[in-house]
Amino acid sequence: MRTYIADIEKFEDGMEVTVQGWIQEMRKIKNLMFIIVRDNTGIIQITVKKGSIPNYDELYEITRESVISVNGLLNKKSISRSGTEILASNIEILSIADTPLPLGVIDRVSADFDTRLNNRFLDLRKPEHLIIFKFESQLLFGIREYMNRENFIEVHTPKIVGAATEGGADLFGVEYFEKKAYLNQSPQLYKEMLISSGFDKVFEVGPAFRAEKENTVRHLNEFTSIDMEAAFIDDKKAMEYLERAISYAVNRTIDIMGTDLDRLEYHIDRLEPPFPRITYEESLKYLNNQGLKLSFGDDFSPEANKILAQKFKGFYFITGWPTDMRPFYTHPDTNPRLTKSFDLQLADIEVTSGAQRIHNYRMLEENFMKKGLNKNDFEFYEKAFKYGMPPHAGWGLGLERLVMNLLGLNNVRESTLFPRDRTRLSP
RNA sequence: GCCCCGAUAGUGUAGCGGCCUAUCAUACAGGCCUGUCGAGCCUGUGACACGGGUUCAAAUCCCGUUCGGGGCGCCA
Repeated sequence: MRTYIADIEKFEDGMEVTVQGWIQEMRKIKNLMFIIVRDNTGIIQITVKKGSIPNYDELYEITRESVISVNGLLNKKSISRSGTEILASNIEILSIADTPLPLGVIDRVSADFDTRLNNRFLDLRKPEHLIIFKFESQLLFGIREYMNRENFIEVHTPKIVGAATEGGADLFGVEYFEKKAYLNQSPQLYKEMLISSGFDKVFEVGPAFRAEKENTVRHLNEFTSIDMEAAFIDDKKAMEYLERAISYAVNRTIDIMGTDLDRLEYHIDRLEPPFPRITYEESLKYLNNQGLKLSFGDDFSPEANKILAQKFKGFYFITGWPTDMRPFYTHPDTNPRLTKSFDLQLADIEVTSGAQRIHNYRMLEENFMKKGLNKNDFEFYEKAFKYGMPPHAGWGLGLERLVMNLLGLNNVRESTLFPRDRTRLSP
């Protein structure tokens, strides 16, 4: 039976174990060799003496990153660095790696990010990269757990849609038999329709596509969006759900894998809601006091966001964005120039955008006009507002951006397995 | 879309008109070695993105192409 390398510490000296994994490293001294085997949980030294296994000579010639299955006795009094080794009695070669590797897994030379992405399967063998996705998995599990406890229904809405909706963002066109279709930029309209359906609280985790020709370290053309929408709540309540979901998920993940994260130099702090809040207009005033020249209606440049990040550290909300800066479905505040909207920032990056939504049919129609949208494109959506739509609010959270910033990564592609950006379509 | 920058062995780099038959590291191949742990030592293989031009001479200068990086705009 296979044992994961991390579990070996629980075993007693002299026990028989089987580990399976990749040959990370070999040190060969003619009649003796040391093989460092790696699996998804760790590494261990395998000690092989000539004569101790039948296929010694064959194994002596094997290449790094080949896959083997090792059976042997545990020696916990080894002089190896970890103090533990397996004295192999049988080693089965399962797969032989070609040489040279297009990218060294443990080589003492760096590789360009482009080279790493071109050979992502090898790049992800590095524990410091693998753990980003273990982290993401745990984080998402925590968010799901929180949402479930709050009685949200997880849903799946179409990613192929018929109309280029929402205005603003460019969409990717696709051929859909004899019709023109698009890859959806967000589940926004569908979430809202489900609110009309009486689902009450919905959330979705899925891909979102944006055909924007960006070339930055924080944009992708395909990313994972965690979207939520709930009936009979306002923007304030939506913010509460958000900060609680994130705090719960982060704290839970630290409990589960905090020591692993620390060991690989990812340092992350526990969170305590509520997160600080600042209004758009207050931010504007603050930024102008810091020497910027921003007027009402201006978006915050990366420079502005960095200044705000210094003030707040960690997470903070910017609330009350101007109407002109928000999509047509955003609910206005009592001051019609402002909306009941918010962004959640982590360091200098926006990770969530949310708001209370318009639920009044007439108001929605007016907004199509104001934003220069063709209401015919939205008929399927608008209909859901005509026959009983409760007030509602929600948000969309960018998973890769969240992970990127929590772990202090410098590029959103680092927290994306196979990123799709302006030029990259493979692997 | 705009603006900068870059491309040299598998990987990462040095070189920036003649000293380049191109540096170093790492990887790879071969050899020596019974306890290594960034093992060590010896030997070897391996590269100037592509196409034009300038020049007596181009990895080096100029133009174009392709590919890539970063910033801005915009956004999650």
